[in-house]
Amino acid sequence: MTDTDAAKIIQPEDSVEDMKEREHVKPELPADVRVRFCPSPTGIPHVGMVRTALFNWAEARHTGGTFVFRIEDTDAQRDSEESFNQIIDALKWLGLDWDEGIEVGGPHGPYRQSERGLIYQKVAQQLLDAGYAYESFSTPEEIEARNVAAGRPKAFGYDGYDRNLTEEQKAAFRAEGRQPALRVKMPSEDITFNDLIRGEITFKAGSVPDYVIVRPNGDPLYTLTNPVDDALMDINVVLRGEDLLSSTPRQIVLYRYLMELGVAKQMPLFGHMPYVMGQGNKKLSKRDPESNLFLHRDHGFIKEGLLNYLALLGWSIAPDNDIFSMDEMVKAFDVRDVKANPARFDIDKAVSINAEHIRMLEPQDFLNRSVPYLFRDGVVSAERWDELTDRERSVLTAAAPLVQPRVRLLGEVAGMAGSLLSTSEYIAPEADAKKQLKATAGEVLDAAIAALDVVPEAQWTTDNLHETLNKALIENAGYKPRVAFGPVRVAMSGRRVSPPLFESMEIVGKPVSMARLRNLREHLAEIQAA
RNA sequence: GCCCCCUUCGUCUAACGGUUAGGACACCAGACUUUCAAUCUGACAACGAGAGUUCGACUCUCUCAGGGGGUACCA
Repeated sequence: MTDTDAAKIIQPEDSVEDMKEREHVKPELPADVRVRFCPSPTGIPHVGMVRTALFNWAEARHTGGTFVFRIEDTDAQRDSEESFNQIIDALKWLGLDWDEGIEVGGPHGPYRQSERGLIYQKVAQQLLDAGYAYESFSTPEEIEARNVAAGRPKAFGYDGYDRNLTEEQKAAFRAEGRQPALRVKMPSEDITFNDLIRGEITFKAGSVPDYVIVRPNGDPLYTLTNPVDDALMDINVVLRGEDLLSSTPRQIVLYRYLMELGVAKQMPLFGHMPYVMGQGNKKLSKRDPESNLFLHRDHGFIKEGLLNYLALLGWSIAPDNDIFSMDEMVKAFDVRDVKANPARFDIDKAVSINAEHIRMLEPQDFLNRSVPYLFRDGVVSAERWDELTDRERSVLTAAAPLVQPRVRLLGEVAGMAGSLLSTSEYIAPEADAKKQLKATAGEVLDAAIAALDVVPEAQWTTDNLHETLNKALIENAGYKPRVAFGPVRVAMSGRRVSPPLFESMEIVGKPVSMARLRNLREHLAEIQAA
């Protein structure tokens, strides 16, 4: 055998080695992926939260796994029923359906943490009995005071003071009327895990203090409820925001204890998704309007567009394509391809992508979805297509191809189609439309009116109107198209930007068109003077 | 202070050691056009810095710098 022969034979082996090398960097996914989305119902759903839900959902759908939806409402101070309902509304609007959890139920319910108090109580007791957790009587003030006294930084964290309290000491504290919080013992060893997005991460021994899992009043904390529920719900892949990265070592330790106790079957895989940033280098905060999901919906984002854009924050489907459907995303998505660095939420790009998706809508679908916005803006009589008048439906059907490519958000449809739907005989020009009314506007309108007046209603069509006005204004009167059609457009729409002119005139019809032209002519002097 | 993460055009990203570092948004210019869009063409624009490994580094290693997060009886 020659060397070249050997090389040929070895080649496939090599690529397998390469594959193994790569898989070694990022962990292998379990066969039956179980992911979850577990928001706290505090405030209006924000885009970062939706991105988290989306990636979890996509991972479940891609692998054929299970998407669990649970609510973490253990903080009675901040949680609200309103927010709870909004989150459900958000997921449903976006079509991020779940297999198990809120509303749909499942074998591991209930799926609201506020209804799982007994479970946490029991696990906490087991942890205490096994010596994995201990009673801690120190108040935050006392801990800080001790740190300051010992010359440690204020933010040093808990010092382990109560770790080995004797029964007598505990009794003494109780005699003072104090109730203990429960803290988990952190081992003094490095904690390493293999993040699905970031690769291997190690937290140094001693860098994570013993932490509270149950308040003195008995309330369980996120630090307990989240891992316990993940364990009980057999979650094997935890995909969450980067903000929880530093709590992972605590969770891993608790998980080890839960496995010892038989509460958890396995250690889940973790993947920490990058932050969604706002302006500057700030994390997009809940107060930032750009983070407000419903605001985007109000502006007329369609779910396809918003989801597509959000998916682009940390992930890409192909080197040369940004536009894709959720079906395509599900086919291609692998959380291990998600980038680790924070992404800026760029509303311009989001809007642009939304525009692409709007253009891809079937015209009737586009109309159906636009109607609620048109109703909101007072342009049509009902908020559902079926409830519109015949005239509204026929005008909109004719207008759809003119309007659809011209809007980027559904909220813009009213402005674009309003003058077509309206039967009013005069539309006052908007400020930036007045610039179209030059000194010649009067003559132009006179010429247009004269030429159009003789066009029979039966011949009031786009082609005829184009030909008529072209002949009258351009060929005969010698105006430049811009000068000629500007005033006519303003008369018809009141705007500088509008759907195509002749089509608009046909849709509106001769009587209204003529009235608008004549009325603008009448008001022209005062408008120009103003 | 300590711990952890991140670093390619202004922004989002592509690149499994060898490319003129690709695409998208934005911006600019042009074509088309009755306006505006859409569409098409083109232009502008990036590997944080320094060492190392290598014939060869955006890619691997280390150091530094910068940015971000955590250090709660919030999640």
